[in-house]
Amino acid sequence: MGGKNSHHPQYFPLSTFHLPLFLEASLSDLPPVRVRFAPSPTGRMHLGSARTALYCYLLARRTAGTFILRIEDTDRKRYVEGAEQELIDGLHWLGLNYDEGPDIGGPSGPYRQTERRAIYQKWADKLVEDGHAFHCFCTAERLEQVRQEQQKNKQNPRYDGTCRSIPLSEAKKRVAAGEKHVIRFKMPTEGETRAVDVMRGEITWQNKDLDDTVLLKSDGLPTYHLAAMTDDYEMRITHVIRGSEWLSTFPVHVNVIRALGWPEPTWMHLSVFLKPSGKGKMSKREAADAIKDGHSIFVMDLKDLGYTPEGVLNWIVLMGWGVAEDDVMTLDQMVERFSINNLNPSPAAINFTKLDHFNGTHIRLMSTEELAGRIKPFFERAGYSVDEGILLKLTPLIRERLVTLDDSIPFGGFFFQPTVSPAAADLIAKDLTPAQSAEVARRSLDILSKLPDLSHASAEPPMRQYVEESGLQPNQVFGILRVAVTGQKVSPPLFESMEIIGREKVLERVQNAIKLLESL
RNA sequence: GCCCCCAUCGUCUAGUGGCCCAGGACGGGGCCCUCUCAAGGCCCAAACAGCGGUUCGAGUCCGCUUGGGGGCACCA
Repeated sequence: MGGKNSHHPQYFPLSTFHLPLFLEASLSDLPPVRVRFAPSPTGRMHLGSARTALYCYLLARRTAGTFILRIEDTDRKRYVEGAEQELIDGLHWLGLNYDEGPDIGGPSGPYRQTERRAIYQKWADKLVEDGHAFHCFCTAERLEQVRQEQQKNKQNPRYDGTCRSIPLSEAKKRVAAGEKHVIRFKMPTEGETRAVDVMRGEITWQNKDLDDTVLLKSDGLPTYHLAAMTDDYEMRITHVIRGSEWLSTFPVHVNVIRALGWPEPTWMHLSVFLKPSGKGKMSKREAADAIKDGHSIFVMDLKDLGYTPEGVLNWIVLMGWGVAEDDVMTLDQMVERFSINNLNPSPAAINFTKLDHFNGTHIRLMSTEELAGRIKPFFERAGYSVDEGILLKLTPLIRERLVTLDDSIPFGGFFFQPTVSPAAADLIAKDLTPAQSAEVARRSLDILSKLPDLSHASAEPPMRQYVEESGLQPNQVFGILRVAVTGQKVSPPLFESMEIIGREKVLERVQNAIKLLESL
């Protein structure tokens, strides 16, 4: 079954669904696909990329196919140092392990486009020889001028065709003479182009609306339109999953492929993610606001914030893909259920509240050992030296209180502190005076100190009895003790916490609280 | 401006002509549980953008309108 490289634990949510046997059988009916996630290293890995990669992964595993990572680094101006590594780290963190890629190699490499330039040059030349493309010697300055002119005249900005009619023999001479040039695709000027996107059906363009797109730049590197098509052909990609920003250049791509006589892959263009308001896509400003809010659209930020791969994956998989019920899923369960027929083409607004929900849900689904291992680094990052024994004991106590792994600090940090320093005001129970609160603390100390051991089981009954006899509210008595022992007003359950902290420290902390209250 | 895409509760979505006075999830409201905070259980409010067709029958098919989105580079 899918997810053969998955790091994810095998667990099933409470709402687990049972996969019918006939569905299992149908897995083998789907021919194995070859899909690629092809990001460009021009910035940080965000949610949109992560979802595209996820769907690629799901389709590959679902069909026992191949998932490839390819780096589209042909834009040297926008290249960002470290971006490729962040992409790789992000995929590994999410558990979307690929079968072929720049760092692990594979039979159809290299997997970085800058290492494949000869291949593109070869196919660009073929396009020119066959009359499907031409050398263009226009300067960027002239083109810019033409564009402005066209806009002024309310015309559509497009290439004006100047070099289209230069005879090939003359063009070759100018190229040989070292004249700077690009290679443009010779788009048909009449008729229409039709192509099929599995999510939307057939789309039709009038060829007269299409432009003579640049395929090979003057630096000898290809544009996306040539590079991606060539690599998809050379790497025998069967299904192209990409963002809907490619829809507008879709006709260029199919025309290039058809001119070269290559087989056409199955296409699907994923909708964009909109900002939480649903008005427009995420901008730099919204990204900054999200971070202020404890959220982020960047994958590796989410990791640092304490989100889990399970939570993030579950969240983004449902933005653009719907399941009838049981929407809590592990990666392996997504593989079992995934189908490209259920993809939704409409844009989806990002909803961080839902991420919080899925993250908390997956945290609650983890075994104690698993969760302890996940929160340990967060305690260490916060400066605590972590005692494994205590860690294992506190984990079940804080599990259902966590939204992010980082929430472990406020809920469990005090377990690793030698002392606590409660605020005096917090030690005073609701409707009680400092003196009365001190009395409650003294009586509690008296009860607790008489116990041979201090455990949840031994401490709760006598304390409950005291509450009963005193006529006080449970939360008045337990509240004072909670603040005395944990140093905070909100904590995991009191008696379980005291058991972990230990008799000696508990008594000491209650004594300190009494002193503090008496000094008021 | 031009081209293309999209349109079910606030949000993510199920729905492939009768099973839908539209189902699930998040969020919201209420109740229960309760030593705080949570978690959990039960319940409630909340949508087929509008208008025309097609059909015995339309959320589901077609057209228009409106709204939203993407793109119009020697960027991906």
